[in-house]
Amino acid sequence: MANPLQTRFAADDIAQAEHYLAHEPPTDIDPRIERLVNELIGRIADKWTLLVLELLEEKGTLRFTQIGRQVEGISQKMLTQTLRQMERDGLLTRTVHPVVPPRVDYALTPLGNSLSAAFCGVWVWAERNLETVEAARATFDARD
Amino acid sequence: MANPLQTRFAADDIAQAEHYLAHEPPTDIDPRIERLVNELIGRIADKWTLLVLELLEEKGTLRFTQIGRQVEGISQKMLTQTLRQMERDGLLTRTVHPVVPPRVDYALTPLGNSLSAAFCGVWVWAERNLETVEAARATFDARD
DNA sequence: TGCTGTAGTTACCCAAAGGTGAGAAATGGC
DNA sequence: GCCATTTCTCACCTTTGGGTAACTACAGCA
Repeated sequence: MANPLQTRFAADDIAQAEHYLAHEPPTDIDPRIERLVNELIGRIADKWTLLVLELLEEKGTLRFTQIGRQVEGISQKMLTQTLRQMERDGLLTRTVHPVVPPRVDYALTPLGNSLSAAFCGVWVWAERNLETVEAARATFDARD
Repeated sequence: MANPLQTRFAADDIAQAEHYLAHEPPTDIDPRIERLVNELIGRIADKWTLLVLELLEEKGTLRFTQIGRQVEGISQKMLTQTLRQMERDGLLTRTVHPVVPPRVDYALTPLGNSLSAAFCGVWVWAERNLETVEAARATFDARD
C-alpha cells in the first residue's frame, strides 16, 4: 500500500482532508463559544484519549485488558480514568457482563466515531508532514 | 451570522469537515509510523500551542506582547516556551527587529497554516457536538 | 536623574498528572 | 483449601507543568 492512512480512514475522509491544505485566513469569533470549545478540545485532545479513540475505531468492541495491552505504556489507573471520562462524554459505551471473573466491553458510540473522523485531518497532516517537521527541527537545532 | 466557525475557517474547509461525520471503520497500520505520528500529535495537541496557532491564523502577524494579551491566562514563561517550540517545529517564523525597545514579530509559516486547517474538522466537531457532550455528562452524573 | 517599555531569562516553588503496588470480590479448577 | 482470573479502587510517591517574581539591556522622555 502506498499510504498507511488508507487502511485507517475511508478514502472519502482522506480526500476531504487534502482540501484543508489551502484555505483563507479567518476573522473574529464569539468568545463565549470559543471558550466552551477550547475547554472541550482541551479535554478531548489528550494523549490517552486519542490513542484509545483510534484503537476502538480500528478494532471495534474490546474489553478492558485488551485495550490495556494494545495501548502501549498506559497504566491501569490511566486506562480506567480515560475510559470513564470518555464514557461520561458519551464517546463510548461500557457494557458490564455480570459474570465472574468480570467482563466489561467497550465500544465507540456514533459520537465517538464522528470524533475519530474529525481527527482524520490531523492524522493526515501529521503523516504527511512528519519529515518536514523533523527537517525543521534539525535545522533549528543546528543553528548557533 | 448563523455559525461562528464561518468567520474562522473558509466555507470550503467547513463543507469538507461535514463529510467526516460518516466514514468506514478502518483496519491495521504500520506501527512504526503510528508511533512517530503519535509522538508528533502529542507534541502539537497541547493547550497553548492550539490557542497560539488559532490566534495567529486569525490575526496574521503579531508581536510577543500582543499574543500574550490575547491568549487568556498564558504566562510569559509559557508563551516563550510555546513560541520557541513552534518555531523549532517550523510552524511559525520569529523575526527580530534590532531596535530598542525590542520588537519581535511572529507569523505562521505555510506549514503552520496547514496544521491550523487540519484542525478545522475538530473545531467543527466540537462546536457542533458541544451540547450533545454536555447532555451526555449530565445524564452520566445523574445516574446512581 | 530616573522612570517606562519590550522581550526575554533564571531561580524558586506549588499543584496536578501520572506511576506503582496492594487489595477486593467471586467463582471455577486443581 | 488455595490459586488464578478480571476489573477495578485506593494510598503513596515521583515527575512534570506551569506560575511568580526578580533581573537585563538600551533608548526615549520628563
